[in-house]
Amino acid sequence: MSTTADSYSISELAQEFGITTRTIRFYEDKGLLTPQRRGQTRVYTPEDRVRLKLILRGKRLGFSLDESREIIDMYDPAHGNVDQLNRLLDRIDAKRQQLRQQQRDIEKMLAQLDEATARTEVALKEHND
Amino acid sequence: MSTTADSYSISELAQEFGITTRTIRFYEDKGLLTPQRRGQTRVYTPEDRVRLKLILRGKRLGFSLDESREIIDMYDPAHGNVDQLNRLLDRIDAKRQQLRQQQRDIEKMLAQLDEATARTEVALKEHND
DNA sequence: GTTGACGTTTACGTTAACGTAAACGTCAAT
DNA sequence: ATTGACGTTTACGTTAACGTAAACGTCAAC
Repeated sequence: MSTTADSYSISELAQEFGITTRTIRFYEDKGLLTPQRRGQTRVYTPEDRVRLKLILRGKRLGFSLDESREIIDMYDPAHGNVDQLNRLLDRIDAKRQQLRQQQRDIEKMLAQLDEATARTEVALKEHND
Repeated sequence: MSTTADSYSISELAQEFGITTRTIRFYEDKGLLTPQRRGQTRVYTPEDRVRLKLILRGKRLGFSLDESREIIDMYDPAHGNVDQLNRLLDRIDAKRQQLRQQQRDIEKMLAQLDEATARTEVALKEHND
């Protein structure tokens, strides 16, 4: 008895991730998802679900759908000649650099927020006079 | 002899940050920057430059201009009554949560990229047969 | 005196990522 | 047999964040 469902409806996914079915269909339109069909109805596999998860993760990081697609494609079976594989390695590295930059940006912003909190708390204390 | 300029032209800032003057004027239109004028020409102070820096940092993290504005406003002199200050603390905390989520997302993506690199290198080795 | 580099305003155009609505099919429940 | 929950397609609308172009002013340089 496994706890992993092996298929999902569009509304199940929509609810789980807090998005609309319109959004999911839109992602399909853009080629980010390719669910199967039971008749006319879309049926999503666990792999589809993972891809959706990756897309939304990208979104939270401010990635465009094209960027998310690129990242997802990086993960799947490496296809192509030596030249293409090397270019892939370069693109992966570029993304790594970008993510590291984001890490630095977050650190600075968090520090900034700490200062903001401190200032605000001071202002609050001054209200007690 | 200080190395800190005390004013910048619009094209200086544009070049330094790799954006267009159109973008800078757009930010002003949206109320994110309020440079002074020498006649009709915009003159930017170091503070303006910092604000611009913060905006672009936000951009790299996928923040909208409104979100960046909010963050910037969090930093400046706390104005308002106790109620407003408390709501400010809440908003600061919410941003902190969001940034922490982004940190987690980045960690996972970096791990994913490491896997991708490994897979690709394997595929490259297999080309040497 | 005109060319070039820089600045300005005004305004229409563009792209991404959906929202929203219409019009319809399907199937279980009342 | 109709209501309701779910699914579908098609298509027009919307917002953010600029790009692009036109039309103009200013000032130093040739």
